[in-house]
Amino acid sequence: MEIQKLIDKGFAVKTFHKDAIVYEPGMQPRYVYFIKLGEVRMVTISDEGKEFIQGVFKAGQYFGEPALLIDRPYLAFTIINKDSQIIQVSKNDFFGLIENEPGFSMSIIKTLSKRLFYKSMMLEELANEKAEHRLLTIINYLLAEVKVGEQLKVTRQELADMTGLRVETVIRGVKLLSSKEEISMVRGKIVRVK
Amino acid sequence: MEIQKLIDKGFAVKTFHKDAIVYEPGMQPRYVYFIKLGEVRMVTISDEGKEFIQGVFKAGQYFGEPALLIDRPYLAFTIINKDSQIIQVSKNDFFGLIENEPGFSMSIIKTLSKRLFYKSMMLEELANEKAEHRLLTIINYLLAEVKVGEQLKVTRQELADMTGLRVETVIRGVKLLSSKEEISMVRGKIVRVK
DNA sequence: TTCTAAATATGATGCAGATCATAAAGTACT
DNA sequence: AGTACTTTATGATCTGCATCATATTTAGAA
Repeated sequence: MEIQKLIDKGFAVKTFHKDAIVYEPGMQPRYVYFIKLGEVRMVTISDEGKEFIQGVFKAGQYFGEPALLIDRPYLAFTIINKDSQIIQVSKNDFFGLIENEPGFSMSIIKTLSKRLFYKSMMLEELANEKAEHRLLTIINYLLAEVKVGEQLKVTRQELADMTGLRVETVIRGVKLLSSKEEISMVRGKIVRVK
Repeated sequence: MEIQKLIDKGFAVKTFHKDAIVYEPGMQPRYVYFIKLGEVRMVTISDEGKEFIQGVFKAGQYFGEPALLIDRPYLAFTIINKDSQIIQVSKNDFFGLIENEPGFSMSIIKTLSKRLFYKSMMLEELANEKAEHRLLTIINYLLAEVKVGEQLKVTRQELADMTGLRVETVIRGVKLLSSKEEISMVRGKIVRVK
C-alpha cells in the first residue's frame, strides 16, 4: 500500500510535531497510522520512567494495527521523533483496504512477520544474553540497514533503550566491542565496514 | 482455517512423538505446520543451554509461518511437548490458502497481531521490570486462559523459561506473591479465583 | 507399596550491571 | 567565539538475581 494511493483516495494528511504523542497505553485503538513523512518511536515506559523502544517507524511505514485488529487497548506510547505527516485510517476503512486492495493483506502479513522476527530475536537476547552479546546483536541488526561505509545514527542512549541496558553500560560495552574489533568505529561512530 | 478442512483437501497428517524436533535454528523454512492434535513449544536456546520459551502451540493452531513468509532461516527450535499429529503445508499450498480461502488471511493477521502483543508485553517486562513484576505479569496472562477456580498447569521451570529467570528465583518469587496475596494458591498450585 | 525421577524448597556466595556522581567532549545556536 | 545543551566518558559503590549446593516433597511407574 503506497501512501500516495491513500492520498488519491481522499484520506487526509495530518501534521504532528516532534515529541507529540500519537497515542498512549490504555487508549482504545481507532486508527491505523500511515506515515507519509517523518519518524515515530513506539515505546513502553516503566513505572520508574525507563523507556524501552519497541519499534521505530519511518516514511512509507504504518503502525498501530495489531492493537486495532485484536481490539485491545494500546500497551505502548507512540511518540513523534521528527515532525511528521501522517494519515489516520479508521478501522472500517482499514478493513476495507484489506478486503479490496490486492496484495495489501499479504503485505501486512509480511510486515507483521518481520516485526515478530525482530521481537523474538530481542526476547532471546534479553532473556538469555549478557550486555556485550545483546549490544553486538542490535548493532549488527541496525548495521544491516545502512550501506557499507556508512555510520549508525543512533545514540548510546537509544541503544540502551533498545536493549534494556543503561547508557553507562552501553558506553562501556561499545568500547569493549570496539577494542575487540567486533565492531568498527570512526570518530566515535559505529560504521559498517562490510 | 479449521484443520478438518485441510484433511478434506487431502493434506496428509504426520505423527510426531514427544521430544521430537520439528525444526531447528538455521534451517530454511519449507512448511507451515497445522496442529491437529498435541502440543509443541517454540524455544530459543542460549550457548549455555538455557531455554527461552517463545511460544506454546496447541491443537487447532499453526506455527512456522513468519520465517517462511519472510523467507529467513528459523531462529528457534520447535519441539514436541506431547505426542502430536501435524499437517505440513508447503509454501505454495500455504500461499494458495491465503489467496483462496475466504477469511484465512484475516485470521493470520489477527493471529500474528496477538503474538506480537504478547512479545511486546514480554519485552517490556524483560527490559524494565524486576523478577516479581515479571512473574505476576505472565501468571496473570496465563490465568486469563483458564476458567475461574482452575489451576495453572505450568511448572516453576516453565515459568522461569518464559520470563528469563531461574527456577530458584521463580520459586522464591511465587512464594512472595502468594504471601502478599497477589496470587492465590491451592496445594502448591496457582489458581484463578476471579 | 515401593522405587525413581521430577519438582519444589532453602541457605550461602558471587558477580554483572544498575546506580550515583562528576567531568569532558561534541554539537547547535546566537 | 561564546553559551547552552546533549552526548560520551569514567570511577566507586550497591544490589538483585544467578549460581552452587543440598534437602525435601510430590508424582508417576513398576
